[in-house]
Amino acid sequence: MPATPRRVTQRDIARLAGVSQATVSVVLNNRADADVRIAPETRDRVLRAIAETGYAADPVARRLASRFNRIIGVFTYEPAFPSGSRDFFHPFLLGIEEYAERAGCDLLLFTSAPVIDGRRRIFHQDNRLRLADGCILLGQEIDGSELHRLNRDGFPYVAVGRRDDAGGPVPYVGADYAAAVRELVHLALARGHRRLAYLRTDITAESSADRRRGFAEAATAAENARHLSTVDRDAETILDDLLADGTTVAFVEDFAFAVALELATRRRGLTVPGDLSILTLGDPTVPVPTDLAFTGFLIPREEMGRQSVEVLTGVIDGSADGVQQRLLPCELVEGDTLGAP
Amino acid sequence: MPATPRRVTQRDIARLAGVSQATVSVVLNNRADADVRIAPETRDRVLRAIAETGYAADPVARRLASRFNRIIGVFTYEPAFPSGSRDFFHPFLLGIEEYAERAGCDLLLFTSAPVIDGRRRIFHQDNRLRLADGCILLGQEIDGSELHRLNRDGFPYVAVGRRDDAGGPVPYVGADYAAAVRELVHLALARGHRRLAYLRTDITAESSADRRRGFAEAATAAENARHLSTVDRDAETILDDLLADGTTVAFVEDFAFAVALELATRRRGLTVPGDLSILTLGDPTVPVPTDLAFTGFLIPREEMGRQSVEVLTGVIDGSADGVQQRLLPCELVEGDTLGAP
DNA sequence: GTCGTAGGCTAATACGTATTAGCGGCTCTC
DNA sequence: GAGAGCCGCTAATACGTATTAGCCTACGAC
Repeated sequence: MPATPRRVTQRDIARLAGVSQATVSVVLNNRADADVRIAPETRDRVLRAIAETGYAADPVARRLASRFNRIIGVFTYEPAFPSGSRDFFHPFLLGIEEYAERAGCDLLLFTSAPVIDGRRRIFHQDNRLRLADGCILLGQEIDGSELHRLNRDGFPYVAVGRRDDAGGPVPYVGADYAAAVRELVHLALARGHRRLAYLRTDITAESSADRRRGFAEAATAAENARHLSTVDRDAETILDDLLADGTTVAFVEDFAFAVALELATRRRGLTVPGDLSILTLGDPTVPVPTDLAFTGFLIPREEMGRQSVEVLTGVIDGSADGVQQRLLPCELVEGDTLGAP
Repeated sequence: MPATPRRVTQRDIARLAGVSQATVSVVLNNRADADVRIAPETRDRVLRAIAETGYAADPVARRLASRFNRIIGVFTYEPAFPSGSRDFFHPFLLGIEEYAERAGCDLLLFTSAPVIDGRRRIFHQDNRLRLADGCILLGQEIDGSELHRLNRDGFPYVAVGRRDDAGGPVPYVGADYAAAVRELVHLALARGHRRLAYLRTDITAESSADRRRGFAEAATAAENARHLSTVDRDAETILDDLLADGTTVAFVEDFAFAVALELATRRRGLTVPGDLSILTLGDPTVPVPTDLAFTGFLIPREEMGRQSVEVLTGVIDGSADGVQQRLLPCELVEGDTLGAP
């Protein structure tokens, strides 16, 4: 078997066209500066040689020499498998891919990042971040120390989802959970609800904190607004708790728990929303089997993906000034699970 | 705003440790050859300097100097949007990502490839193929001329799905549709069916050709085995056709058409599989609304993804010899739509 | 004392491109 | 006819790493 023929380089083109390698580079990059000029017929000779050989510049060498590569790195924090969490990323990736295509960028998925102490790490011996011009961070919980490092190194990046400062403000494109939850609370109050409960998970990420803040801010007008943790408790006992307290509407962080709660309510001969209103705080990331249209809101995941690429490309080419932080509105879903108390 | 601090290079490490850049490189690559030896204490000094600075090698420079990059390119032929076809790729990507992670490779999605004449092109002015060590081709119809070019250039690649020769044999990991369809035909014959019909689409890809070949090969034992095109015809007229001819079992290429055909049958007061057996030739790529469990087979998409990476890495590092062509078996689905004639 | 040898390291170069200083020749000006 | 200015191009260098030929020292053998 013959060794792979050495690939065509600018030197080869130069030889063919009877010019220097520098000239080839200049022609390729269409430089029309005043300080480097190429006669039309020379340019033609070069272009003809390029066409003949099917030459295409080596993107690696190009990147080494100049600054940019038109590659956007995508780093997914949670391990992509089992496939449940893969679906979590899917809508984001859809948006990311769409905008990347429009922007003429390739996407580099950092699947090689090793899992250390149960989570993926960007920074490790032999990290390959610099293959990309910048990078998009996906994941519910993102390690603050890695954000610190990114900030320190001045590496362009954008987080999908709001992030607290980490050695400086963090550029992000997130969803405005606080506003969405506030709206839901106002809706419930308008319907006459006065005794509310917020059913929380043990997630400490900003996304959850924002929802809780939104609830706390808007629920001041209520007669009673409690936080209940659903961790290690089943729907039955939570339901007992709610009924005992006269709660008429539950704001449920975990979509699957909302489904379970509705089921428990029905099993007890009660109805939703007749006896209890149940609101969800974002569409589920994994398919949850239910026929019910829950009242709640939708997270604009695709749009977050799109805009994260938009922001990142702006940061990379320097056209964006200041730290970019965007919160996109969530879309309210009317649904069937909010009634009168 | 201060310009980004120049990144740490091997030269910096060398200065810190009081050695030459070459020594740093040698230490980094853990070379224990006889012709390059480093004293333990020198090695330690270097490693300490690396740890202090958090140095990580620039993958771009590394790629330029040596040969490999541990990047696997992924090229999706059909435009990824609208999202229908995106879902088509999802199971493949799942498998690809899984194996790439295991192999310590990153994935590069060539989203920048331009669409020319309605389809994406690998080769174009400024193609960026060489960013990757090799590449995986996804798509129902892959342009033969591009395969030619890949073969000619000796660029490592693997197609997902069997491909006809293109200036030489094409490495692939496909599904054995011919065998799966043959099995289905045998199943039908064993049940007593003698008048079969194959309902084809207008797809000319190898995947469809293989199914048709499988049908033709196994159906020789039948009394009557016809091919019918479903293009531009609705389920009603096709059903007329089938019944008029005494056909008792239909092999349907297009899953959605199978659903429509079943519906049409039922509407006419007939039953499946009582009056007509309907077999599908692969699980649908887009979600099709039906409660029915069709008899047919499953395409091992995830496994195809996994093995394509396995094959490709073998080709790249030279451990695979000869052209790699693999056909994976499909899993038969018993289902409820095959009965006695 | 001379030669051989092995260990430990470095200088030099290659990879393929982008960039820039500057060279030689020409025309124009007065 | 000498300087100024422009045109068209090239030589040289940088980017950060991997590789290899070979240098220097020390040590042992005879």
